[in-house]
Amino acid sequence: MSKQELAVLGQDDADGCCPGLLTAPLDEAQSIELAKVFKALGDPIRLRLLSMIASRAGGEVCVCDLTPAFDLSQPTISHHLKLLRQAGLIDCERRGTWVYYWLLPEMTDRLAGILTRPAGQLLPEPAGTAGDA
Amino acid sequence: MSKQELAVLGQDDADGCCPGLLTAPLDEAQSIELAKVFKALGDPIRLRLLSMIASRAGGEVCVCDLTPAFDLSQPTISHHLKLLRQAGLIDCERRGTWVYYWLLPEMTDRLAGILTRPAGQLLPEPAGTAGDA
DNA sequence: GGGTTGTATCGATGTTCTTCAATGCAACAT
DNA sequence: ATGTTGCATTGAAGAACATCGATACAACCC
Repeated sequence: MSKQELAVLGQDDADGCCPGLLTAPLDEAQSIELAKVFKALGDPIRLRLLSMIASRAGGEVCVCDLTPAFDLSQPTISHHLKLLRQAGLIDCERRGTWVYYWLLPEMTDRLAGILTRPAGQLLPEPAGTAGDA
Repeated sequence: MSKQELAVLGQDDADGCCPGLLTAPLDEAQSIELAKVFKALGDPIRLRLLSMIASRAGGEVCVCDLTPAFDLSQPTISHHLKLLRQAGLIDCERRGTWVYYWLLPEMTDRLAGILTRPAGQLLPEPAGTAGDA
């Protein structure tokens, strides 16, 4: 119950590090892999689970602390945790009776990099758009 | 700001700027708003559309350049563009016969910030996890 | 005006997702 | 061994989504 199939986005570094979403058109295979991760983040319950796990001081959270924080059944929480794990965002380990989850910061770092545009690449913003006013 | 209904995530700055996903548990309302944006990114077609728009030199793309790049019907592409626009990721304007889309970097910047953990906050990584090996 | 082209909207359809109750499995307690 | 507790898996029901063809609307051309 540990290392998942998170081969996701592994080839980015081979290209020279972080081709990014904003600098060049994504090819089809990359977009499929990346969409899986964003889809995992595209649910309010999973976002709250992830933030509860990531912001935990000790770096890990017992499922027994997560489940009662929601108005959902235990199998539903377990299902959402599984999706986050399959996306490579978290991992878990059983220790005795309890199972502990923790963040895999590699993935969130990679997403942050993908969403960050290179300095100096400011868009011309054709029409009356979002400057800052 | 612009002309959309992107009240999304607007209250973050009021709290002091970017509480982040990784530093404190997200409250329910924030998670719902944020999930809408990530859900918009959770589809390969929309990711490719966004990257084609964002990486365009002039800063904007004509729909007539986007549609033929996919093996999908024109209404389907139009639908995906609408979802990206409703998420606050892009905006558009009609100029004569054609419609042009461009990136709203405020939203991608905000997502990048949300996924970036404060420097120095390194997790203990309790067990033998997915380092690389 | 009438015809043509570019894009958005509408309805319908098949697929995927969220959720639950029921059940299974692992570890502990007695 | 037997019962109990914590968590995962299974199977099913309803909601949400992606996609299409048909159609509507906007702007241009003649």
